[in-house]
Amino acid sequence: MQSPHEQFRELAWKCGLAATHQRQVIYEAVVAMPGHYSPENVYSQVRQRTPSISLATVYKNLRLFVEHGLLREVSPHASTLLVEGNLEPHHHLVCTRCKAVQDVEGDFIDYKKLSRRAPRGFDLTQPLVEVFGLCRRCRAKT
Amino acid sequence: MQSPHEQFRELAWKCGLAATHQRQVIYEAVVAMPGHYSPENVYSQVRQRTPSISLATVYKNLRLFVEHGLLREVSPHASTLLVEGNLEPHHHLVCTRCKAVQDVEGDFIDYKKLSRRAPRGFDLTQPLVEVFGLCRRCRAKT
DNA sequence: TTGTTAGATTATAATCATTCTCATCTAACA
DNA sequence: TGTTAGATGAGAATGATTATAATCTAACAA
Repeated sequence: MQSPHEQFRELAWKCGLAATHQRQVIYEAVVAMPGHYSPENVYSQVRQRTPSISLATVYKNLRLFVEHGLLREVSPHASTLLVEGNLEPHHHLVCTRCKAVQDVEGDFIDYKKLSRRAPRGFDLTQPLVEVFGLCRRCRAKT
Repeated sequence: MQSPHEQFRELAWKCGLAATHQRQVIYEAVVAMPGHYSPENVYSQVRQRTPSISLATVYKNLRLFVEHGLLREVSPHASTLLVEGNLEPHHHLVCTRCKAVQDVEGDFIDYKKLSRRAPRGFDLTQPLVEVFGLCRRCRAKT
Protein backbone atom coordinates (compact mmCIF):
# COMPACT_ATOMS: atom_id res chain seq x y z
CA MET A 1 0.00 0.00 0.00
CA GLN A 2 1.51 3.29 -1.11
CA SER A 3 1.05 6.57 0.71
CA PRO A 4 -1.00 9.16 -1.20
CA HIS A 5 2.24 11.06 -1.57
CA GLU A 6 4.06 8.23 -3.34
CA GLN A 7 0.91 7.34 -5.24
CA PHE A 8 0.72 10.85 -6.66
CA ARG A 9 4.38 10.97 -7.67
CA GLU A 10 3.95 7.74 -9.58
CA LEU A 11 0.75 8.90 -11.31
CA ALA A 12 2.32 12.24 -12.24
CA TRP A 13 5.33 10.50 -13.68
CA LYS A 14 3.12 8.20 -15.76
CA CYS A 15 1.25 11.22 -17.17
CA GLY A 16 4.39 13.22 -17.82
CA LEU A 17 3.36 15.93 -15.37
CA ALA A 18 5.77 17.75 -13.09
CA ALA A 19 5.20 16.68 -9.49
CA THR A 20 4.98 20.12 -7.93
CA HIS A 21 4.21 20.77 -4.30
CA GLN A 22 0.90 22.43 -5.27
CA ARG A 23 -0.24 19.47 -7.34
CA GLN A 24 0.68 17.17 -4.53
CA VAL A 25 -1.49 18.94 -1.97
CA ILE A 26 -4.40 19.43 -4.38
CA TYR A 27 -4.42 15.75 -5.23
CA GLU A 28 -4.17 14.67 -1.63
CA ALA A 29 -6.97 17.03 -0.57
CA VAL A 30 -9.42 15.35 -2.94
CA VAL A 31 -8.26 11.77 -2.47
CA ALA A 32 -7.91 11.89 1.33
CA MET A 33 -11.64 11.58 1.94
CA PRO A 34 -14.52 10.18 -0.10
CA GLY A 35 -16.82 12.94 -1.26
CA HIS A 36 -17.53 15.48 -3.98
CA TYR A 37 -15.51 18.69 -3.87
CA SER A 38 -15.74 22.05 -5.59
CA PRO A 39 -12.69 24.13 -6.51
CA GLU A 40 -13.51 26.42 -3.57
CA ASN A 41 -13.67 23.45 -1.20
CA VAL A 42 -10.29 22.28 -2.37
CA TYR A 43 -8.85 25.78 -2.27
CA SER A 44 -9.78 26.32 1.37
CA GLN A 45 -8.42 22.89 2.33
CA VAL A 46 -5.20 23.36 0.47
CA ARG A 47 -4.50 26.85 1.80
CA GLN A 48 -4.10 25.40 5.27
CA ARG A 49 -1.00 23.55 4.09
CA THR A 50 0.10 25.99 1.39
CA PRO A 51 -1.26 29.49 2.08
CA SER A 52 0.31 31.08 -1.00
CA ILE A 53 -1.52 28.85 -3.47
CA SER A 54 -3.69 30.56 -6.07
CA LEU A 55 -7.29 29.64 -6.86
CA ALA A 56 -6.36 29.60 -10.55
CA THR A 57 -3.83 26.88 -9.82
CA VAL A 58 -6.51 24.81 -8.13
CA TYR A 59 -8.82 25.16 -11.14
CA LYS A 60 -6.11 24.41 -13.63
CA ASN A 61 -4.92 21.31 -11.87
CA LEU A 62 -8.34 19.91 -11.09
CA ARG A 63 -9.11 20.11 -14.83
CA LEU A 64 -5.75 18.59 -15.63
CA PHE A 65 -6.24 15.70 -13.22
CA VAL A 66 -9.69 15.00 -14.65
CA GLU A 67 -8.28 14.99 -18.20
CA HIS A 68 -5.63 12.49 -17.18
CA GLY A 69 -8.02 10.30 -15.25
CA LEU A 70 -6.52 10.91 -11.80
CA LEU A 71 -9.85 12.36 -10.66
CA ARG A 72 -13.41 12.04 -11.90
CA GLU A 73 -15.67 14.95 -12.72
CA VAL A 74 -19.18 14.81 -11.28
CA SER A 75 -21.85 15.88 -13.82
CA PRO A 76 -19.72 16.76 -16.87
CA HIS A 77 -22.50 18.92 -18.26
CA ALA A 78 -22.86 22.04 -20.38
CA SER A 79 -22.05 25.24 -18.49
CA THR A 80 -25.44 26.79 -19.22
CA LEU A 81 -29.05 26.11 -18.35
CA LEU A 82 -30.85 23.92 -20.88
CA VAL A 83 -34.58 23.34 -21.09
CA GLU A 84 -36.79 21.10 -23.18
CA GLY A 85 -40.48 21.01 -23.96
CA ASN A 86 -40.71 17.24 -24.28
CA LEU A 87 -42.41 16.09 -21.09
CA GLU A 88 -42.76 12.46 -22.15
CA PRO A 89 -40.64 10.19 -19.95
CA HIS A 90 -37.26 9.86 -21.56
CA HIS A 91 -33.60 10.12 -20.64
CA HIS A 92 -30.45 11.77 -21.95
CA LEU A 93 -27.12 10.79 -23.36
CA VAL A 94 -24.54 13.48 -22.71
CA CYS A 95 -21.16 13.72 -24.41
CA THR A 96 -18.55 14.42 -21.76
CA ARG A 97 -16.35 16.19 -24.31
CA CYS A 98 -18.66 18.49 -26.30
CA LYS A 99 -21.61 18.34 -23.86
CA ALA A 100 -24.12 17.63 -26.64
CA VAL A 101 -27.35 16.09 -25.34
CA GLN A 102 -29.36 13.46 -27.18
CA ASP A 103 -32.63 11.89 -26.12
CA VAL A 104 -32.82 8.18 -25.45
CA GLU A 105 -35.97 6.19 -24.79
CA GLY A 106 -36.57 2.76 -23.41
CA ASP A 107 -36.53 1.27 -19.94
CA PHE A 108 -32.93 0.31 -19.36
CA ILE A 109 -33.11 1.09 -15.64
CA ASP A 110 -34.01 -1.56 -13.06
CA TYR A 111 -35.92 0.62 -10.62
CA LYS A 112 -36.27 -2.13 -8.06
CA LYS A 113 -32.52 -2.62 -7.83
CA LEU A 114 -31.96 1.10 -7.88
CA SER A 115 -34.36 1.93 -5.07
CA ARG A 116 -32.91 -0.88 -2.99
CA ARG A 117 -29.51 0.82 -3.28
CA ALA A 118 -30.71 4.38 -2.92
CA PRO A 119 -30.47 6.08 0.46
CA ARG A 120 -33.59 5.95 2.57
CA GLY A 121 -36.10 8.63 1.73
CA PHE A 122 -34.69 9.57 -1.67
CA ASP A 123 -37.64 10.26 -3.96
CA LEU A 124 -37.32 8.36 -7.24
CA THR A 125 -40.94 8.58 -8.31
CA GLN A 126 -40.14 10.54 -11.46
CA PRO A 127 -36.57 9.59 -12.16
CA LEU A 128 -34.61 11.42 -14.75
CA VAL A 129 -31.44 9.69 -15.82
CA GLU A 130 -28.44 11.02 -17.67
CA VAL A 131 -25.83 8.72 -19.12
CA PHE A 132 -22.44 10.18 -19.91
CA GLY A 133 -20.22 8.93 -22.71
CA LEU A 134 -18.51 10.11 -25.88
CA CYS A 135 -20.54 11.06 -28.93
CA ARG A 136 -19.50 9.70 -32.31
CA ARG A 137 -17.92 12.92 -33.47
CA CYS A 138 -15.77 13.42 -30.35
CA ARG A 139 -14.82 9.77 -30.32
CA ALA A 140 -13.53 10.04 -33.86
CA LYS A 141 -11.43 13.12 -33.02
CA THR A 142 -9.53 11.45 -30.18
CA MET B 1 -55.69 19.03 -30.47
CA GLN B 2 -55.05 22.50 -29.06
CA SER B 3 -52.77 25.05 -30.65
CA PRO B 4 -49.64 25.84 -28.62
CA HIS B 5 -51.21 29.23 -28.01
CA GLU B 6 -54.36 27.83 -26.40
CA GLN B 7 -52.34 25.16 -24.64
CA PHE B 8 -50.20 27.79 -22.97
CA ARG B 9 -53.16 29.90 -21.86
CA GLU B 10 -54.70 26.89 -20.21
CA LEU B 11 -51.46 25.85 -18.49
CA ALA B 12 -50.83 29.40 -17.28
CA TRP B 13 -54.35 29.61 -15.91
CA LYS B 14 -53.90 26.31 -14.05
CA CYS B 15 -50.67 27.57 -12.48
CA GLY B 16 -52.09 30.97 -11.58
CA LEU B 17 -49.63 32.76 -13.85
CA ALA B 18 -50.50 35.83 -15.91
CA ALA B 19 -50.57 34.91 -19.59
CA THR B 20 -48.37 37.68 -20.91
CA HIS B 21 -47.26 38.04 -24.49
CA GLN B 22 -43.64 37.43 -23.49
CA ARG B 23 -44.45 34.20 -21.69
CA GLN B 24 -46.48 33.07 -24.63
CA VAL B 25 -43.64 33.47 -27.12
CA ILE B 26 -41.03 32.01 -24.76
CA TYR B 27 -43.15 28.93 -24.18
CA GLU B 28 -43.89 28.48 -27.86
CA ALA B 29 -40.22 28.87 -28.80
CA VAL B 30 -39.24 25.91 -26.62
CA VAL B 31 -42.24 23.70 -27.34
CA ALA B 32 -42.39 24.30 -31.10
CA MET B 33 -39.49 21.95 -31.84
CA PRO B 34 -37.98 19.00 -30.00
CA GLY B 35 -34.55 19.83 -28.68
CA HIS B 36 -32.58 21.27 -25.80
CA TYR B 37 -32.36 25.04 -25.59
CA SER B 38 -30.27 27.52 -23.64
CA PRO B 39 -31.59 30.89 -22.47
CA GLU B 40 -29.53 32.53 -25.24
CA ASN B 41 -31.06 30.20 -27.86
CA VAL B 42 -34.55 31.09 -26.68
CA TYR B 43 -33.69 34.79 -26.48
CA SER B 44 -32.55 34.97 -30.10
CA GLN B 45 -35.61 33.01 -31.28
CA VAL B 46 -38.01 35.13 -29.31
CA ARG B 47 -36.54 38.47 -30.35
CA GLN B 48 -37.62 37.78 -33.91
CA ARG B 49 -41.24 37.96 -32.80
CA THR B 50 -40.81 40.38 -29.88
CA PRO B 51 -37.67 42.50 -30.35
CA SER B 52 -38.11 44.46 -27.13
CA ILE B 53 -37.94 41.40 -24.87
CA SER B 54 -35.22 41.33 -22.22
CA LEU B 55 -32.82 38.45 -21.59
CA ALA B 56 -33.70 38.67 -17.89
CA THR B 57 -37.32 37.97 -18.75
CA VAL B 58 -36.27 34.87 -20.65
CA TYR B 59 -34.23 33.59 -17.69
CA LYS B 60 -36.95 34.34 -15.17
CA ASN B 61 -39.67 32.65 -17.14
CA LEU B 62 -37.68 29.60 -18.11
CA ARG B 63 -37.02 29.02 -14.39
CA LEU B 64 -40.66 29.66 -13.63
CA PHE B 65 -41.86 27.21 -16.27
CA VAL B 66 -39.48 24.55 -14.99
CA GLU B 67 -40.73 25.07 -11.42
CA HIS B 68 -44.31 24.65 -12.55
CA GLY B 69 -43.57 21.64 -14.71
CA LEU B 70 -44.37 23.27 -18.05
CA LEU B 71 -40.80 22.62 -19.17
CA ARG B 72 -38.11 20.21 -18.06
CA GLU B 73 -34.60 21.20 -17.08
CA VAL B 74 -31.81 19.19 -18.62
CA SER B 75 -29.09 18.29 -16.06
CA PRO B 76 -30.40 19.97 -12.89
CA HIS B 77 -26.92 19.97 -11.40
CA ALA B 78 -24.85 22.13 -9.07
CA SER B 79 -23.64 25.33 -10.68
CA THR B 80 -20.02 24.59 -9.94
CA LEU B 81 -17.41 22.04 -10.95
CA LEU B 82 -17.28 19.02 -8.64
CA VAL B 83 -14.57 16.38 -8.56
CA GLU B 84 -14.13 13.13 -6.70
CA GLY B 85 -11.19 10.86 -6.04
CA ASN B 86 -13.18 7.64 -6.00
CA LEU B 87 -12.37 5.97 -9.32
CA GLU B 88 -14.21 2.72 -8.57
CA PRO B 89 -17.19 2.28 -10.90
CA HIS B 90 -20.20 3.86 -9.24
CA HIS B 91 -23.01 6.24 -10.03
CA HIS B 92 -24.64 9.30 -8.52
CA LEU B 93 -27.96 10.31 -7.10
CA VAL B 94 -28.50 14.06 -7.47
CA CYS B 95 -31.16 16.07 -5.67
CA THR B 96 -32.81 18.37 -8.18
CA ARG B 97 -33.64 20.86 -5.44
CA CYS B 98 -30.48 21.22 -3.32
CA LYS B 99 -28.08 19.59 -5.84
CA ALA B 100 -26.53 17.33 -3.21
CA VAL B 101 -24.76 14.33 -4.72
CA GLN B 102 -24.69 10.87 -3.15
CA ASP B 103 -22.91 7.80 -4.42
CA VAL B 104 -24.88 4.74 -5.40
CA GLU B 105 -23.46 1.35 -6.29
CA GLY B 106 -24.93 -1.66 -7.97
CA ASP B 107 -25.74 -2.60 -11.54
CA PHE B 108 -29.20 -1.23 -12.11
CA ILE B 109 -28.49 -0.38 -15.76
CA ASP B 110 -29.22 -2.83 -18.55
CA TYR B 111 -26.34 -1.96 -20.85
CA LYS B 112 -27.59 -4.20 -23.65
CA LYS B 113 -30.92 -2.40 -23.83
CA LEU B 114 -29.22 0.95 -23.46
CA SER B 115 -26.71 0.44 -26.24
CA ARG B 116 -29.47 -0.82 -28.51
CA ARG B 117 -31.26 2.50 -28.00
CA ALA B 118 -28.21 4.73 -28.08
CA PRO B 119 -27.36 6.53 -31.32
CA ARG B 120 -24.84 4.79 -33.53
CA GLY B 121 -21.26 5.45 -32.52
CA PHE B 122 -21.95 6.74 -29.02
CA ASP B 123 -19.19 5.41 -26.76
CA LEU B 124 -20.64 3.77 -23.65
CA THR B 125 -17.57 1.77 -22.66
CA GLN B 126 -17.21 3.54 -19.32
CA PRO B 127 -20.67 4.80 -18.63
CA LEU B 128 -21.29 7.20 -15.82
CA VAL B 129 -24.90 7.53 -14.81
CA GLU B 130 -26.62 10.21 -12.78
CA VAL B 131 -30.12 9.72 -11.47
CA PHE B 132 -32.05 12.82 -10.48
CA GLY B 133 -34.68 12.88 -7.74
CA LEU B 134 -35.45 14.56 -4.43
CA CYS B 135 -33.34 13.89 -1.35
CA ARG B 136 -35.06 13.13 1.91
CA ARG B 137 -34.52 16.55 3.38
CA CYS B 138 -35.89 18.46 0.36
CA ARG B 139 -38.77 16.05 0.04
CA ALA B 140 -39.76 16.74 3.66
CA LYS B 141 -39.67 20.50 3.10
CA THR B 142 -42.09 20.51 0.15
C1' DT C 1 -65.76 49.63 -20.51
C1' DT C 2 -62.78 51.58 -17.10
C1' DG C 3 -60.03 51.85 -12.76
C1' DT C 4 -57.15 49.55 -9.65
C1' DT C 5 -53.42 46.87 -8.40
C1' DA C 6 -50.54 42.83 -7.90
C1' DG C 7 -47.53 41.03 -10.51
C1' DA C 8 -44.60 41.32 -14.94
C1' DT C 9 -41.19 43.55 -17.82
C1' DT C 10 -37.18 46.26 -18.93
C1' DA C 11 -32.45 48.08 -18.77
C1' DT C 12 -28.72 47.89 -16.29
C1' DA C 13 -25.81 46.94 -12.45
C1' DA C 14 -24.08 43.36 -9.66
C1' DT C 15 -22.56 38.73 -8.65
C1' DC C 16 -20.46 34.32 -9.14
C1' DA C 17 -17.71 30.81 -11.27
C1' DT C 18 -14.19 30.26 -14.31
C1' DT C 19 -10.45 31.40 -17.52
C1' DC C 20 -6.80 34.34 -19.26
C1' DT C 21 -2.47 37.07 -19.10
C1' DC C 22 1.99 37.55 -18.15
C1' DA C 23 5.76 38.21 -15.03
C1' DT C 24 8.10 35.15 -11.99
C1' DC C 25 9.47 30.72 -10.32
C1' DT C 26 10.94 25.72 -10.16
C1' DA C 27 11.12 20.59 -11.30
C1' DA C 28 13.56 17.82 -14.21
C1' DC C 29 17.19 16.68 -16.98
C1' DA C 30 21.82 17.23 -18.85
C1' DT D 1 24.86 23.01 -10.88
C1' DG D 2 22.87 25.37 -15.05
C1' DT D 3 19.32 25.46 -18.34
C1' DT D 4 14.73 25.57 -19.75
C1' DA D 5 10.08 23.98 -20.54
C1' DG D 6 6.54 24.06 -18.02
C1' DA D 7 4.12 25.66 -13.57
C1' DT D 8 2.59 29.23 -10.47
C1' DG D 9 0.48 33.58 -8.64
C1' DA D 10 -2.05 37.95 -8.77
C1' DG D 11 -5.29 40.14 -10.75
C1' DA D 12 -7.91 41.35 -14.93
C1' DA D 13 -11.30 39.59 -18.09
C1' DT D 14 -15.13 36.77 -19.47
C1' DG D 15 -19.57 34.52 -19.50
C1' DA D 16 -23.66 33.04 -17.28
C1' DT D 17 -26.98 34.35 -14.19
C1' DT D 18 -29.45 37.17 -10.72
C1' DA D 19 -30.78 41.52 -8.41
C1' DT D 20 -32.63 46.25 -8.54
C1' DA D 21 -35.90 49.59 -9.28
C1' DA D 22 -38.65 52.24 -12.36
C1' DT D 23 -42.30 51.42 -15.60
C1' DC D 24 -45.95 48.75 -17.58
C1' DT D 25 -49.99 45.53 -18.09
C1' DA D 26 -53.15 41.40 -17.30
C1' DA D 27 -56.81 40.37 -14.53
C1' DC D 28 -60.49 41.37 -11.76
C1' DA D 29 -64.24 44.17 -10.02
C1' DA D 30 -67.43 47.94 -10.41
